[in-house]
Amino acid sequence: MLTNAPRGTKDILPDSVGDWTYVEEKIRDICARYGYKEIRTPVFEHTELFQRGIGEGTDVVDKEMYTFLDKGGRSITLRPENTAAAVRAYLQNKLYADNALTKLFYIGSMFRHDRPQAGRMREFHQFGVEALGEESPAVDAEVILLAVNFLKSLGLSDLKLSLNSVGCPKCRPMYRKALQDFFRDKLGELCKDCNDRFERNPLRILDCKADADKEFMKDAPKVTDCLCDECKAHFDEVQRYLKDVGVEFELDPRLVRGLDYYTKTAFEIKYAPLGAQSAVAGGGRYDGLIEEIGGNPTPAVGFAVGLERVLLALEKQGLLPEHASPTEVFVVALGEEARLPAFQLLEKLRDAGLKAAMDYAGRSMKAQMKQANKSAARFAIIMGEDEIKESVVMLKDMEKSEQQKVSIDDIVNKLITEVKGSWKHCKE
RNA sequence: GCGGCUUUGGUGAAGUGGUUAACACACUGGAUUGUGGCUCCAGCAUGCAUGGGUUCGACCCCCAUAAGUCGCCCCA
Repeated sequence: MLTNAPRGTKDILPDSVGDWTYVEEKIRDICARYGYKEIRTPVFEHTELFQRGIGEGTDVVDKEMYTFLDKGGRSITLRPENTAAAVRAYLQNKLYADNALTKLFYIGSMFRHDRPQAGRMREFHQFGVEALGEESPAVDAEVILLAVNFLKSLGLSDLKLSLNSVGCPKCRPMYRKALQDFFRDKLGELCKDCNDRFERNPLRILDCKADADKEFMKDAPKVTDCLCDECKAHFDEVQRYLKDVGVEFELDPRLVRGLDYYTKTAFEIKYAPLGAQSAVAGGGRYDGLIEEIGGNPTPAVGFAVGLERVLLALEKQGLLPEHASPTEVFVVALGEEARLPAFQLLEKLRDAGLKAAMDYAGRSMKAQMKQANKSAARFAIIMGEDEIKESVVMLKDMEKSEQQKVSIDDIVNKLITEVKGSWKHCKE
């Protein structure tokens, strides 16, 4: 028990940290190009922020939050997502004062108490983007492009971008009502889940696995037919922007976002081979959120990407780069007298910028040579009594199996030129 | 939160109701006293997720718990 990480959490071990930093580099690179600046918000916030921001009645708020009372009796929640927190920080720090449009991105841990599965952790990592203060559909398009191009920059293919509009506070209630009117006399034919959804979120009935194939489904009213003029115009514009830059997408009138704050544009990027957890990125516009949290009415768009899902996809497609950082020099010390001088030399090599290693266990020469071999070091430096007496060192080229005596005063410089030379050689 | 499947050493794994739990890789040591990669030899699970139970006896049977995984739900 003591030696087990809590359920749904995972250590990112040295061998895979490189995968994460690789992805993070891609994130920072593309965000810089699109003009998004990093923000880091606390891992926990006041519970109420999420209750108000995400919405009571959502699964995330009602059953998935890690909530506890702190010692001052305040209700605190580990963030289940970062949009509400980013908006809170935006308001608290008056970021709107600098620019009409504030563009932020974040990378970090999120927490949801769900049943774990591959691609669904209790602590998971998201990269997300928020563009606050602009209502133009061009920003919707920009944000979507950023998501798409991020995934493309990693080399991922077979991704599907789905697009929808979920309307605004003016037209969504009308659509809800239209759906309820449509389904009211069909409740008997719908599954149990859909009967629950009828009141809570009738939009979800549309993509119910059990009922989706029912004959009457195709006669159900579509969101896009019920949008108000403003939402419709906005949605058309978003599509135009995307088409203009040649992004492929699919309209999915059944795409619904689970969080209350979404308005107008909703989108999702899926990678089907991930199975039940195929949604790699999701987002949309949330024009009502900022006011909900206590700011002036401010339009905004954003998305979040699930990083462990991205990593799973990269692994499936064999797109993870090699990131070995091999030892360049291995120091072999023979006998008690050689240990201190060898350690000194090791330090000089490292100080000179070389990746140097040695054995500390005082093992046999053979064992040390084996280690040198395993470390993949191109060079071994051998120091024994004889060498120390002469103030020299044996420099062995492990690839060529050649060795030569080098004065201890020259060894660092010689190695630097050798190692640089072999680098150059590798590149050519 | 619901249902299915899985769980043997550092890793991949074979295996049987009954004395010493295959095999491979990895690891450690050795094969002339100061030289690696190949080869050979040796060592390496008092234990088969955990806790109970059935049995003369269980890693193999039963129950519970945990973790993983697939699907549902939800979402990234």
